[in-house]
Amino acid sequence: MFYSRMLIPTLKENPAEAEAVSHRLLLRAGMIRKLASGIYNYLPLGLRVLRKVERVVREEMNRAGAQEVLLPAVQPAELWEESGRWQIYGKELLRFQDRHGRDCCFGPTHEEVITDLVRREVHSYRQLPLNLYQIQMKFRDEIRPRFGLIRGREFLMKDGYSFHVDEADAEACYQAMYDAYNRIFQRCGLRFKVVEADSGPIGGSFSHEFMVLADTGEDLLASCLACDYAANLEKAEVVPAAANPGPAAAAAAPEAVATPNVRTVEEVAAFLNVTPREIVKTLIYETEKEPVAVLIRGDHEVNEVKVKKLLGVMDLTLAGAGRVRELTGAEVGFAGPVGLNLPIYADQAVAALAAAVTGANKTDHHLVRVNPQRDINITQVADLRTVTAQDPCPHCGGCTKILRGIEVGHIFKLGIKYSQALKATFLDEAGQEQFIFMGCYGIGVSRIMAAAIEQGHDDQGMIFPMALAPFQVALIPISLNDAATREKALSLHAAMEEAGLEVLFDDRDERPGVKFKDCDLLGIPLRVVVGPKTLAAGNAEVRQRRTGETIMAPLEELLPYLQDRIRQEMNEKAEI
RNA sequence: CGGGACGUGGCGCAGCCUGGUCAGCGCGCCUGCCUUGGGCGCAGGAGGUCCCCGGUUCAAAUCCGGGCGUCCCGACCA
Repeated sequence: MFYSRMLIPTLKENPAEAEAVSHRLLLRAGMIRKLASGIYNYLPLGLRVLRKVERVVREEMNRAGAQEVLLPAVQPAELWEESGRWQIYGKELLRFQDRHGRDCCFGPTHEEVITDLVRREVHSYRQLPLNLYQIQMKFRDEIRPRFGLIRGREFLMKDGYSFHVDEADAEACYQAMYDAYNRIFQRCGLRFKVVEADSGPIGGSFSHEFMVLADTGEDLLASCLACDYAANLEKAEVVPAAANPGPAAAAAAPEAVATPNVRTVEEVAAFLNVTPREIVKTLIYETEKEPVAVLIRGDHEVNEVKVKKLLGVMDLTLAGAGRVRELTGAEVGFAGPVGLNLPIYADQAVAALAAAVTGANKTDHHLVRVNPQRDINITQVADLRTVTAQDPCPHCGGCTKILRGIEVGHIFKLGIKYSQALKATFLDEAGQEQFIFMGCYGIGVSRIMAAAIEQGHDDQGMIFPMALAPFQVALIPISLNDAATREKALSLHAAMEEAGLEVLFDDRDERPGVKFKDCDLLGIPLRVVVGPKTLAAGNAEVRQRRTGETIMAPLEELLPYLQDRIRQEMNEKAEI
């Protein structure tokens, strides 16, 4: 491929709008351009990378026995009403009407469509199992699109759905997808971690996320240093402290003390000369059902995902100052659980306290010596806080650390949630009608492209693994005006293409420095430079983008050498 | 939707506070010469409704009001 004929509008300077490395470099390398917030054009070079990711995904999905389909991007509202999600999906679902005034949406995911397809076509256990996937643009009207391709509104996703006669078969498929995903991310050269995850609004019983480790990641995960336990922080369980003091023996009754204008945990701790772990935060939440109070120790953070799950609610928002006053009789900062007439959910660490400080439900006052078990009318004690790096691993008790990651894959066991809603059934061997068991498996294809750059770059530009690079080899002639060099370079280029190498021939009338800079920026793994001097000696220079290692290869050995390197690097895995 | 920042040739920015030769700089682009191993040099040139609408004023990129858009920090997710 001739560089001069491709649209590769590289930028010398960083675009002001890009913060994240991958976003910056994708723009600078001329791979993407923004059309609107969270919506991007893929230029030729960017599309090549995207196609490489797709290719890996396709090969592994097919190998695992899945079949590719292509479902519509635009979906009728009826299906979503049938599953109940037209109501609950919220503003993220892009809704519109066609010319007849029929409600439609742009698909953010395809459970309804695929289930509808399968319920029409599958009627017998003999037709199961079935594993179908597609690679397609999704649209989710994200609250805040961010970091270029990492959180776009329109993005390329591989979504797969499997259908089974029973749970055991669904589980086997889940495992097969788990394995396929591991292979996919390995082949993409990513350093990643598989974590236990919350299944979220897509629903289902349990799930795993595949996280690419990166400091810029939006997700936090807890990872055990000793065993292979890892979980999304939203999900990571807290093991209750071993010793539970229970009701303290004959401690004195709670007492109100004046704490004028002392609201935050830090202020209370300083004012009363206690540590944050002796303080109980009382958080008043509104839900779509009733308001509730959640009790968390002063040095801990609530985990709203856990609270939502416990309460079985979709909406959970901290009550505003006015509501807090209404419900507790005090200003924000002085709410307390003693005598509070709301359902009270206490974190297990709160229940274990013997004498705590809480708000007094009276402005400018707190209670001391509160014994939660004795003094608070607790509705339920549960694990409601977010783990910290100090918490032990729930599996082996080992030490944990908190890491950042970019979610690139998510697999769910759906059970019969959708088959039930959409009445997707089959007849079993006994002629009995049964709901189909389902699984669902997603991969953020465009996100992988960005994640690979987050992990693979230096101050000169991108560093792609061979499997994802837009080209395998860059061929740079030094003095194209020199007829002999020109001729030799052209024939070398032709020979490389003939040999099946993906080569980008920089035939531009530019100085060498410009070509080197662009070549580094684009992240092409191998660079071959030929000039009058090297050619006269019968050599070409080969440089590896990743290591900078440079060798001189005799021209007659060049092709086999390159082919060998490419073969080798295609199979390399990132070190985790 | 809360909090912060921003909007000036294709890109990065200055000018705005203190209205008036301020429409300017660097990069990129075009032409010519020169140069050819890390974004070279010289000369000439093209290109802008200063985000939009309204107001104040003799006069607005600059001050005021209202929109729109973008980015960053928090609640959503591949």
